[in-house]
Amino acid sequence: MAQRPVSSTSYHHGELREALLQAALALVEEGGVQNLSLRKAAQRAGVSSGAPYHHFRSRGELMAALGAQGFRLLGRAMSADLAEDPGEDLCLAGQAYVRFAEEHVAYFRIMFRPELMDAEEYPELQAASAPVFESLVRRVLAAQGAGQIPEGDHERYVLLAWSVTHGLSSLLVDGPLGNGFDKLQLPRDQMGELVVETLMHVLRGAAHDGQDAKQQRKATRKPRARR
Amino acid sequence: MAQRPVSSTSYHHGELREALLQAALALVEEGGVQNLSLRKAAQRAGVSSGAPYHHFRSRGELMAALGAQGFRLLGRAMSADLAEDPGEDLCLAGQAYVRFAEEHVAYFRIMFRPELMDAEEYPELQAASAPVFESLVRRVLAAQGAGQIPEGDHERYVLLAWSVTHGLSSLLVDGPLGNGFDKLQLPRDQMGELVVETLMHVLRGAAHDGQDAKQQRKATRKPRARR
DNA sequence: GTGCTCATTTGAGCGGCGCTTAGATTTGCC
DNA sequence: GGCAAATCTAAGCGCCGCTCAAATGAGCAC
Repeated sequence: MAQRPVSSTSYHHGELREALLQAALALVEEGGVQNLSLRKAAQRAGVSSGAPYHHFRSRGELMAALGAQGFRLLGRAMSADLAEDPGEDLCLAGQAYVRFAEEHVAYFRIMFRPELMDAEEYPELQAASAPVFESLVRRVLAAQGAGQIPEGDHERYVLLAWSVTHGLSSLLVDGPLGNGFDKLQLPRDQMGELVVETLMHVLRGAAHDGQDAKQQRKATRKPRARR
Repeated sequence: MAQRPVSSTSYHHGELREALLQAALALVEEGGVQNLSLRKAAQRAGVSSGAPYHHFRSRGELMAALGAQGFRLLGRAMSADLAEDPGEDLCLAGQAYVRFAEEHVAYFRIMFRPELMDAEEYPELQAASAPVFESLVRRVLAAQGAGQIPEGDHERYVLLAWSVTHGLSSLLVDGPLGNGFDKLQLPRDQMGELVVETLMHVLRGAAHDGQDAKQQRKATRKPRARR
C-alpha cells in the first residue's frame, strides 16, 4: 500500500496522485486548460503515460479533483475576512471571490468548465462547492436582517450578488478580448473592490429607500410618494 | 474563384468556408467545444481532412470566426428591443444579453474562450465585439443622464451592469454544477428578467436617494441626513 | 525469512487529433 | 486554348486519451 517514501527512486511512486495533481495545475498555469494532458503530467511526475489511469479514471476525473480543490480553496478564502456588520461581511466575501479568481486563474478556469470534468459523476465536486453557495445565502439573509438589503424574496438578491462577483471574475479571467476593459480607465486590480462596493452601496440605498417608503406609507397612506 | 455552385458534386466545394462554420457550430451544439474538431467538420462538409486549412489557418481561427459571428448576433439581439425610457432601455439590453446566452449556448461558450481562438490575432473579433461594449456604455450614460443611475463616475456602473448580465449568463451556461441553482426556487428561464430588473430597481432607488440627499443638503446644509 | 497477494507501474498499441506537404484537379482570366 | 492561382486529396508526423497484458514490488500471514 506504499506509505509515502517521499524520496521516490523506487518502482512505486507512492505519492503519484498528489504529484499528478500538482503537475496538472502547473500545466494549466503555464498554458491554459488546453495545455493539460495526462501524458505531460505523467512525464512531469516521472512515470509512464499509462500510470495516471490507476488514480484517475479519465482526464475529466483529474480535472474534477482539481476543481474540488479549487472550491475548497475558494470557500476558505471567502471565510478568511470577517466583519461584524452583515453588509460589510457580504461585501468582503464578494471581494474575496473576485480576488480568488484573479490570484488563482488556473483553478478558476477549471472550476467552471463542467464539460471538462464529466461533472455530476463526481460527488467530491458537489461536496466541495455546496458550502460556498450556502455561505452566500447565509450572508445575504443576514444582510437582509440588518436592513442593508431590501426586504422580501431573498433569492433574487442571492442571484444578483452571485452574478456580479462571478461575472466580474469571468470577465477578468477570460477577458473580453481586451475590447472593453482596456477602454475603461479603472485599474484591473481595483475592479473587484469597486464593483462589489458599488453594488452594496446601491443595495443599502434601496433598502433605506424601501424603509422610508414603508414608514411614509404607514404615516400618510400614500404609497411611493417619496420626493 | 469558384462562384458557389450550390449543388456541389464537383471537385471544388465552392462554399466550403460557410459549410465548415455551420458544421462546426453544430458540433459544438451537440457535444460542447471539446467536440469540435476540424476533421469532423471537414467530414460533415464532405471534404478531406486537409481541406479546411485553405480557409482557416488553424482551429483557433475557425473558432475566432464563429466567435465573431456570435458577437454580431449578440449585438443585433441587444438592439432589437428599444424603449423610450433610458432605464428601461438598459434593462432590455441586459435581458437580451442573458437571453442570448440561454438561446445560443454554443456561440456563448465560444465567444468567451480567448484561449481557444488564438485571440488578439484576429481583428474580426475585435471589430465584432467592440460595438456591443460601446452600446452598453452609451446606454449607461443615457440612464445616468435620465437620473435612473446615481451620478458620478459612470465606469463603475458600466462594469456593474456588465458583470451582472455576464455573470448570470455564465452561471446559466457553464452551470455551477447544479449545486446552487437547483436549490433556488426560481425557474431558470425567468432569472434573466428578474435579476436585471432587480439591479435596475436598486440603481433607481440609489439614484433617487442621492438626489434627495443632495437636495436636502442644499436646503438644510446637513449632508447625508436622511431619515 | 518465505511465499502469497494485489495494487502499482510499464510499454506497446489503437484510433483520433492538429497541422504540413506534395501532388492532382479545377477555375477564372488572358 | 493556355496559364497561374486557388482548391482539394492523400499521406504522414507527433501528440493525445485510453486500454491491456505483463512486469514489479510492497505489505502480510506464517
